[in-house]
Amino acid sequence: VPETALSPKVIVTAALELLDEGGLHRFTMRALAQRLDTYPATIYWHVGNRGHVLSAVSDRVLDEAFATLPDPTTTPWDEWLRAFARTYRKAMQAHPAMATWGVTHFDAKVPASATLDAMVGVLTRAGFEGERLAGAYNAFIMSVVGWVGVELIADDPEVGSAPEELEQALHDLSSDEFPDLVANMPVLANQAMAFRWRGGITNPLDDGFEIALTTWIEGLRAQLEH
Amino acid sequence: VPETALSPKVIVTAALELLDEGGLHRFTMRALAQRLDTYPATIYWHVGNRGHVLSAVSDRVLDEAFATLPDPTTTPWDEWLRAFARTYRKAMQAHPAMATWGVTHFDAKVPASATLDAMVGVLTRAGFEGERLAGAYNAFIMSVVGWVGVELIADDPEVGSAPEELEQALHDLSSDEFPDLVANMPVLANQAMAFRWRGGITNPLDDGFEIALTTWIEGLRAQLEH
DNA sequence: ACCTGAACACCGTTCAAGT
DNA sequence: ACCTGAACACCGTTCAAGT
Repeated sequence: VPETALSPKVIVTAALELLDEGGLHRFTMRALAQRLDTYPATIYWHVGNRGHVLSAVSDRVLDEAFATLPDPTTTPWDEWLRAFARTYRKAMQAHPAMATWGVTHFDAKVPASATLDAMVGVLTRAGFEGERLAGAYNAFIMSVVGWVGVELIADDPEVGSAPEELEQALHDLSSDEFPDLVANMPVLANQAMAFRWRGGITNPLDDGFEIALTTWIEGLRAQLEH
Repeated sequence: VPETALSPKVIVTAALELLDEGGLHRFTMRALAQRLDTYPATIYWHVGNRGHVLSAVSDRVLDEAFATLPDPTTTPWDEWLRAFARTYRKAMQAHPAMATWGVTHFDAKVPASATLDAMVGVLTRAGFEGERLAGAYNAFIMSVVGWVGVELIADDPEVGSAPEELEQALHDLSSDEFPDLVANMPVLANQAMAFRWRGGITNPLDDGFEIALTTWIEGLRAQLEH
């Protein structure tokens, strides 16, 4: 029995706990209500629908994570972008359900975020202007959000083959048909997209992320000097 | 009344039509059964569960799309990668539901794909080896799949604000609080992640995609000469 | 203003039974 | 082998009614 009235704040907190425990898949309004010792309708009264709750959780997680970002006006642009990307990934690793929510719903909200203002400022100071600025912004942030979203794909036993099966199938690949895959399988197995049998939650691609990050930064740098 | 027995093939065809018309959200086993003039249980008998159907649809779409790719052994690596990315995006634009399915379930299946073998081969010939090869592969394909997935986020009226509301909110942004956002709003509005009020299905980011593509390619090239 | 309890209109999936 | 019809165990969401 709750002592005080429910609030969006405590709802978001409970929702985040539920998401961390069971993932997006097990996050239901009924389970959330039960955890808060109320009824689904009560949650609807406070925060609208399921999408609004998830959106609010996402805001909370990102706001907290980005609070630690360095000063965008005094940090070199490449360093600031690296900090942004590592911070985003770390937050998503802590709350993987939010990674797939982000990659699937990040738009469509009022986004007066100081962090995005900072990113635009950083890119401006790096030398991007006008449409090339928008392009660089999208190239970077959509790559980061997308890459991390793919890395943290949830292990879904309902889809595809069992881990052992997939491992075996990779091992049995014909080197006539797939010569380059077979030649490089030691380094691809369980480490490369479409060849992993465990998702990034339990099998993080740390080295891969740093290579991707360098790819994005150096790719932007190359477009600075025209 | 169907004249011949049902087959996975006709199920996948009907599923793709259903997905193109209503998106992932309206793709239900019941609706699929109805379209095929049978019962849900019949579909289960032929192809397992909902995830398997979606996975099979994804395979079909990708196989058909990638059939047009140029010869990986005679095409310069950067050109082949560009062709791959543009082909993937075009296929996902034709079937947007598959973009968010891909970004959310691309792993976890037996992936003996000739196209991925080709990509590994192309990157090898470009000069990548061992772990740097796996890193470059992941950097590129996860960026492409992720970026396109974010671009093609479905317009979901259940989440966030209405388009007009969002547009108004962006217009009313305080230039004290968000100076760089306000200064660049003409070029960001409806064109940049988190500032769009229409998703990439009806509002494609064509220029942005080309900039992102150059970013990935040049970023990889920069890591070739060490 | 805030919460209760029940209901509505769906889902994915399974299963006994038919042919 | 393939299909039918019904059922099970859920969903998100709404609504009249309470306090």
